[in-house]
Amino acid sequence: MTNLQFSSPTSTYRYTHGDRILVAIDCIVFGYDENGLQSLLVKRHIEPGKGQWALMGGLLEEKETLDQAAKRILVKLTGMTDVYLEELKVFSDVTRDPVERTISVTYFALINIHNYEHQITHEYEARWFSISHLPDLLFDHKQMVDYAKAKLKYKAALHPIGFELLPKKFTLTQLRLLYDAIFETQLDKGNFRRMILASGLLVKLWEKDRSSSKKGAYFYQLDEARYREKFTSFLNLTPNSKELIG
Amino acid sequence: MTNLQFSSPTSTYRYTHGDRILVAIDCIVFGYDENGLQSLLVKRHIEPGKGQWALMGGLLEEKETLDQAAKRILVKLTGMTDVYLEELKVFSDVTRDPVERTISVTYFALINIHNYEHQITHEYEARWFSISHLPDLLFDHKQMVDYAKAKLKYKAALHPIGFELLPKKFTLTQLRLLYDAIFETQLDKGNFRRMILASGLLVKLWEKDRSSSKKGAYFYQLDEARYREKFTSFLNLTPNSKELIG
DNA sequence: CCAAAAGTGTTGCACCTACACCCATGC
DNA sequence: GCATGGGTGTAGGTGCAACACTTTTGG
Repeated sequence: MTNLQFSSPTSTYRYTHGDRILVAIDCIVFGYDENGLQSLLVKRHIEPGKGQWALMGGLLEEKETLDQAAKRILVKLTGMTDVYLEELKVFSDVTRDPVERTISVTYFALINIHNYEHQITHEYEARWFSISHLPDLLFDHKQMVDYAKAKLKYKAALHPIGFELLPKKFTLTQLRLLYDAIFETQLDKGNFRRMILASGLLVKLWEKDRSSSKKGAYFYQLDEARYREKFTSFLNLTPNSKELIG
Repeated sequence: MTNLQFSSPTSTYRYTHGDRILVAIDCIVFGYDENGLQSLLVKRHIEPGKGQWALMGGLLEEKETLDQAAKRILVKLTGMTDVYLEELKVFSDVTRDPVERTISVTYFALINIHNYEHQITHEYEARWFSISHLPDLLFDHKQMVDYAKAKLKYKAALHPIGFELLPKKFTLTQLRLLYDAIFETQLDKGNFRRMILASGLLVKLWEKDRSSSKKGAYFYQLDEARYREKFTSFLNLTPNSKELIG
């Protein structure tokens, strides 16, 4: 720790020590479609690691909070506002960034791929990758994704965040397949249905999706009021979930 | 954001931007004794806020990770190693520290008061306060404590972290009273007993505590192997816990 | 009429709650 | 022997897993 490097007569008050440590934000963006859970990655356009796939990130600026920075970064990449966003963990290995000491505050975001597929900025060469087949990633970004996957699993078991990954209207089968993807299980049709309806979170729309069956499946949507009300409750949205990391 | 302030010819590579933002660590230390849940606070010895009660904290240094920094800070305060320590959340309001832009990574720690009461360094004027009667705190430290309380409640409902607050040997009544304190409930004696024994986490010691009853209550201790094995499992350690924030 | 997906019914088991009841012992 | 906290028993209820069953409709 150096006391000299930053002691400057131009600023009235300063802590006499405090090393230059940069604060970065990296976002693990999850999406979901027919191909399962996906993660949005961008091609890094500066050295070192230029050309490698990486999480979308940036540096924290002087006049913003971390939440604001994470939002700013996501808007830049996807153009979307109003995304589920949650702080995950800080990665602070001393050598994680070879250029200079940088800690990274990770956020995870959940979005519905189809809502935004046309908006994703091409400037950054963003692409969706199946989370089970990720390419090599920059620095410690693989660790970050792994941590985020575990956290998603954990959180989705207890809180109704899965809906963030689906379109506004969805069938119960679509919802069940999403949970199957998150938990890597095969949930029972009937039991899942009863469980999720009993939660009171869904409103039945008297409109059917006939794209996947002849009989047609009713669409449902979130009851927003109930959703907010129940968000912090324990829901046990998955059976047999006794081995989740968190 | 300034590009000039830190661009220096002495370092080979640097990101061309990156504001001076300090990274602090603040620790919410929970303890437990006959008087309930307590939090360890210190008197701040520098301006601004000199003399106010505050969380134990410090700045992140160049050659350490955040986990290492949190441990370093705790050792300085309490002399103790081997403490349960977990990253909580980053507080990053732009004006949270009036001196200069500082984000604070909070950690929460669980310790058994009696194990350490003689070790706590007097240098910092550390004192235990009941979490229900905290004094005014520095900056946003009150928010940090509140957040930590909610997290403790949440986490303790699902994972066996409560033991970190008790001595090695404890009776089931002591353990139940601890959970009563954490959850602000009154758990049923018989049911709690069966639930916790069924978890397989405890080993009965054939030794009685006669300090609180004539019959005497057997001491138990954690089965360390089982504890590690089950730490990441869902345990539902509390009944009726449907309204926890996390 | 048949395949395929949506949606319903049912049964048994495991667990949990509430509360009553014994047990050991110091005074 | 009785008060006190430790510890056990149990009946009723709830919820859930498993899996069989019915419904709808396009081809």
